[in-house]
Amino acid sequence: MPHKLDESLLISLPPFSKLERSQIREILDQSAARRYEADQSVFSEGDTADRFFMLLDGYIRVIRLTPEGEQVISLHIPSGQLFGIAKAIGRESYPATAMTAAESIVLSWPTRLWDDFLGKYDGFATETYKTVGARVGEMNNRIMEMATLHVEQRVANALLRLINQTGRKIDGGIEIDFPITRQNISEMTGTTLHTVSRLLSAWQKQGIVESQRKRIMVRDAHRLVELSQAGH
Amino acid sequence: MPHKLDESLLISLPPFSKLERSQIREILDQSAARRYEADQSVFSEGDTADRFFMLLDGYIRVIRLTPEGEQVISLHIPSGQLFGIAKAIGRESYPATAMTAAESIVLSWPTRLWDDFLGKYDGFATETYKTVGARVGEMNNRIMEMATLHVEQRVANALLRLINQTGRKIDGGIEIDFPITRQNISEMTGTTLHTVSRLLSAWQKQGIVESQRKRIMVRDAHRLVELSQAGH
DNA sequence: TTCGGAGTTTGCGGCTGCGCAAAGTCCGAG
DNA sequence: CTCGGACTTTGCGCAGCCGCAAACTCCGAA
Repeated sequence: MPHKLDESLLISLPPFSKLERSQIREILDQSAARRYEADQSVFSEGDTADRFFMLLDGYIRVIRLTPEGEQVISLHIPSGQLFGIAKAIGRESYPATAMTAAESIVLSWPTRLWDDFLGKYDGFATETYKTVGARVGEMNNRIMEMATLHVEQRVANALLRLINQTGRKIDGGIEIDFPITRQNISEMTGTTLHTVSRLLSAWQKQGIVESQRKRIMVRDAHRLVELSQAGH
Repeated sequence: MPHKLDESLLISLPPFSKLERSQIREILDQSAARRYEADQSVFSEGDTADRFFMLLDGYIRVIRLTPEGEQVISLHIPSGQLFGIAKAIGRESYPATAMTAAESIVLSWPTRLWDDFLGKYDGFATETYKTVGARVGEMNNRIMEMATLHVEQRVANALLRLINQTGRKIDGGIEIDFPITRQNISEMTGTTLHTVSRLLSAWQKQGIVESQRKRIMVRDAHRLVELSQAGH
């Protein structure tokens, strides 16, 4: 259900803080904001890349499906960031599916506006490509992790990444502030939900994490960092 | 040892075939071509990203080092392609090291020329970003592979990718046309050289591949495709 | 020709992490 | 309140793959 954008959402979005307010408004006049429930698809792998997206609130999971139907989670995107910018890097279709990981508000606009922006707002193109650069870096790290680290270290790393990017401080720890299952974590780390469950249980006994269903909080991030290191 | 570029090398490079000859020359006038032996570094991870590169002949391996000194091979780049274009996606330094995998000829030019090109030659920017798009796609596939496939399947996939991108037809098969060790393959697939050796030995007995030191040829690509699939 | 280093092969033992299975817990719908 | 589905936990056994180790082969340098 598309609705008019609450302008207050736009104040000081991290990557766009340097753009003049009026420039943002001009983009907005030609775009649409939409609210999504959790676990809904924003666009799907293979769809024609005809829009750009910006996440105003919530969280996005970028997922891919293997031929056998297994899910792999490529990336978590926190609010304030661009996504679905495949067209900017010469792709005709989206290479992955974007699902909401929580209730989210998404701004989107047709890619044909891209050309207009390019000329007018230098900062816009720059920020877009910086986003690409950051994602490429993340993917590179992911590959290195998967190639060299053991499951326990990968899961520890995944948790650390989650609390760094999307963590919310609570008393006595940091909590991942959207619903996340063991299954989800296994899809981020290339293991099984059983193994993740075993690890979390063990960590809970040691007081490193604490978790209920779909909620995880990290009590001792420092210990988790140690576990994430390749201490053989 | 920098030397003058042999112009004949530039005829119909795949990604640039649409650029006018004269435009290419204009770029070349401000750039340098250089010859590298095999296993030399073109730039290193962390270096300031102040040049763009194009591989005119040979092969480039993009590698990263873990804190423990283990190598991971991110990518193989065949001739005709751009690389080291970090600056185009907003990175200040190269996120990985580029090594030659064979004797190679590399053209490079300062990134400051980028801005000039942007305005003048639309095709240039487009091709650059398409390269980025293609690489992102490859990395994504890599992540999916590592997350879901077993070692045998990953090694099979790696070989298939190598013969697709850099294969040379010979009688009775396809050969990878640059020197590659078991160690190298293990660094591409996140396993050990021992396991790779065992797999290649087994495949050799079945007539699927044939290999000497630093040389691998695939006799039965079709069987290899079957092995690369998630059967089981 | 000899030597040494780099690359490869193979064996063996062990452990990590998966597959399978079953039971337990939470939570929302009716 | 009750039911059923989604999520989680835990046990057990196995095997894929690694670690370690030793021997072998190739090739270039002296």
